[in-house]
Amino acid sequence: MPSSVGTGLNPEQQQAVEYRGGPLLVIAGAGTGKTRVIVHRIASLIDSGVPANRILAVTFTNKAAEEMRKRIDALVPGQASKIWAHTFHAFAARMLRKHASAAGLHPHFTVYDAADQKRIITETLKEVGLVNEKSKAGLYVSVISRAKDDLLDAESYAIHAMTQPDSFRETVAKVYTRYQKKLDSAGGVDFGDLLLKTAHLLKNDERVRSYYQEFFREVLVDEYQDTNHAQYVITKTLAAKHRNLCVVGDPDQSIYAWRGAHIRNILEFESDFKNAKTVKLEQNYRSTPNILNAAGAVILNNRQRHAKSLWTEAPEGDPVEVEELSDERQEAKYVVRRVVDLVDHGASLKDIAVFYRTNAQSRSFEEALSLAQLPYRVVGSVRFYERKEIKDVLSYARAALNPADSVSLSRVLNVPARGIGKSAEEALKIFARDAGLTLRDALSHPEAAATLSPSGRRGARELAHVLDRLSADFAVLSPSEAMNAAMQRSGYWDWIENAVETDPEAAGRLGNLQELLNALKEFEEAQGEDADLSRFLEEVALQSGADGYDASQPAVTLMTVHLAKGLEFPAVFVTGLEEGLFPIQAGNASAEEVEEERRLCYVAMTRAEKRLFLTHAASRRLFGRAYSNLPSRFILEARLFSREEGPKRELDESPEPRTQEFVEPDRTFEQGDRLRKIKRGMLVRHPEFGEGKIVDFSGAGEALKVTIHFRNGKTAKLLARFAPLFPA
DNA sequence: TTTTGATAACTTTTT
DNA sequence: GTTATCAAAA
Repeated sequence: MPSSVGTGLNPEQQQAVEYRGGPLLVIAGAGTGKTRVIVHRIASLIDSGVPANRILAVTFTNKAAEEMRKRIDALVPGQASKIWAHTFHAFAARMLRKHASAAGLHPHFTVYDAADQKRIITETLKEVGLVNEKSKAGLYVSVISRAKDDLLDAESYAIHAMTQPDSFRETVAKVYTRYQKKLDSAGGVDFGDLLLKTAHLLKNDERVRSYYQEFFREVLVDEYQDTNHAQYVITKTLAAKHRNLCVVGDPDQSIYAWRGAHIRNILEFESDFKNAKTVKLEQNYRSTPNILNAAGAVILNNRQRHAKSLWTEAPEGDPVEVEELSDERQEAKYVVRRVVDLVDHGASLKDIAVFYRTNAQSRSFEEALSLAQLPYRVVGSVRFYERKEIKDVLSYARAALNPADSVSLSRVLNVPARGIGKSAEEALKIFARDAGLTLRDALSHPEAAATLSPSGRRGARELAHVLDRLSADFAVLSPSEAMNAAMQRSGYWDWIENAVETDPEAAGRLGNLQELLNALKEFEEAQGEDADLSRFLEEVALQSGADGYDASQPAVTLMTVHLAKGLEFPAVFVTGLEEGLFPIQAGNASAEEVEEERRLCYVAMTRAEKRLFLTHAASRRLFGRAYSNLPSRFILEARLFSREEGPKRELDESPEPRTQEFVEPDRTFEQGDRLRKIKRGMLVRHPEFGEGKIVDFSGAGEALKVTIHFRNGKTAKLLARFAPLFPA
C-alpha cells in the first residue's frame, strides 16, 4: 500500500483509528487507505485491552478477511487468528452451525449454492405446473433471493403478495413457499437463508441475542455501501449493546444493488445511529492525478450522490489513453501490444490487469494472450467448485453426511449410470412422498415402490448400499480419506477413468478430482485435529470468485469489473466501453441502473495506480452475431476526447488513426452539399436526433437506407436520399 | 434406459 | 459459439 506515508497515518486516518465514542462511519474514497485504517483500528483496540476474540470484523470476500488477518498479525502478533473475521455469509453459517437446533436446522445442514438453487426452483416450477415458466427459473431465483435479503420469509411474502394483488407475485408466493419447504425438509439453506435465519435467530431467541450482544465488544463492517437489509439488521442487532460499531465504505463504489444492497444503509448511517461520528478520507495514495481526474469526471455525472472529492500529492503521471478498435479481436490485439510495451518498459506481468463487464468477454483476451505466449490468469469465471465432476462428488459427500439432503442425492441418483433413469427417478420420488420417507430411505426399500422398474430397483439398492458404507466410512476417516472413499465407492472415479480413452475431456476431469483431494489434504493440514468435512463443504459453498487466486504469480490478471473491487494494479485496461455493454442495456436501463453502471466504471478506473487504458470496439461479436456499438457515454464523460472544442488535456499523442478494419465499399448517393459518402461505423450528425453512428445499410441507389444508433439511445432507419446527415 | 444428435436459449454483474 | 434440453435411435 501507500509506501509514501511510511508507517504513519494522516490526521483523518488517525482519527478513524482512535475514535472511541460509539458508532463511527468512515467514508473512504478509492485508494484512501481504507484497509489500513481497519487494520490499525483493530490492532489499536487489541492494544487497549479488547480481547481479540470479542472483535467481529466483516469483510466482503474470504480473501479480504484472510488479508486482514495477515496484516493485523504483523501489528499484534498471535492475536489475529482469534478475531471473528468473516464475510457476512460465513459468519452467519458459523452462528447457525453453533446454534443449529435453536435455528431449527440439522447440525450438518447443507449450504446450497446458486446452481443448486436454480435446480430446485426448476423442479418446483415443474411440480406447481408452471412448465412453460421453466426458462424463467433464474427470474424466480432472483426474486426469491431478493425477498430473503429483505427479510421476507415465504409466509411474509405471501401476505405481502395478498395485500397487493398481482398475479406474478401470487405465483412467486406459491413457488417460494414450496421451494422453502423443499429446502427445509432437505435440511439445507441457500445464501439468503444464511442471513435470514441468522437475523431471525437473533430476533427470536432472547438468550442467543443477549449473549452475542454482550460478547462482541466491537463490530466492524467493511464495504458497508454494499450491505443489504438482512445484513443491516444483523449488524444493528449485534452492536446494540456496546454501540461500538464502525462501518467503512464509499457510496460511489456501491455496485451490488442488483443483489439486494441498499445504498441508503450508508447514506443514512448518521440518522440510524444516534450521535454517530463521521470521518471522511479523501487523500488518495493510489493513483496519479490524471487517473483520478478522469474517474472523478465520470462519477460527477451521478445525481444520487454525496459530494466528495479525492486529491493526491502524486505527480501528474502519464495520460489516460482511449482507443477505438474495429472489433473485439482487434481490441485484444491492442491490449496485448500495450502489455508487451509496458513489459518492455520494466513492468511485471502481475502489475497488469484487464477488466471487462461480462465474463464472456474474457475469451478474446485469452486467445490473444496465449497467441502472444503471455501468461495470464482468469479470475473467477469457471470456478473450480462449480465444475460438474466436482459438484457430483461433493454431492455424494453431502448426501452421506446429511441423510435428509435429497437435493444433493437426486443430483447423483444416476451418476454414474446405474439404471435409475427418468421414469425410475420419478417412481422413487412418488413412492418416497406417498410413504412419507426421505429419498434416501426410499432407496433402501425399492421393493415397496410399485411402479419402479427392475433395473431401477437394482440401482436403488446399489446406491443405498454405497451411501450406507460411506456414512460408516465418514465416521472414522479424515476429510480427504472420506472424499476419496466417496469417489471410489460411488464408482465415480472408475467411471471417469474408463472414459479417458474415448472422451478427450475425461483426463482433465480426473485431474480435477485429484486436485480436490489435494485441496482437502491442505485443508486438513491447516485445520489440524478438528478438520471436519462438513466445514470444508461449507467453505467451498461460500467461496467467492475473488477468493483463492495467487496475486504474486507473474501473469496478466483478467477479471470482471465486479471482482476488481478492493484491488489495485499499476496498469489497468478497462475494456468494452460501449453503449449497451458498459453501461449494459443502455437503451432500456433506468436512471438508477445507469448510475450503478457509472459507479462500476468508477470502481474500475480507480483500481489503476500509474497507467489507465480505456478501449471500445466499433463492432462486437456476441453469440456469433456482430453488433455495432457507440462508444460508452463514460468515455465522453471522462473528457479525454481530443476534439477541437473540448478542454485540452491528457491526449493520445497520435491524433486519431482510428483503425478501421471493415473492408467494405463506400456507399454513395446524390444529395446537395450534405454527406455523400457513408460508411459503416461512421459518426454522423442529424439536426433533429443529434449525433449517431451508422450501423447498417439496406437497399441501394435511391432506395439506400441507413440504420443509425443515436447517442440519445434511439435507433432510426432513414432513407439516405432524404435524411439530413452531416459529418459529425 | 441410455446414448446420440439436433435445436433452442442464452450472458450482466455474485455472496 | 456454447451449453442445456429434448426427441429419436440403439
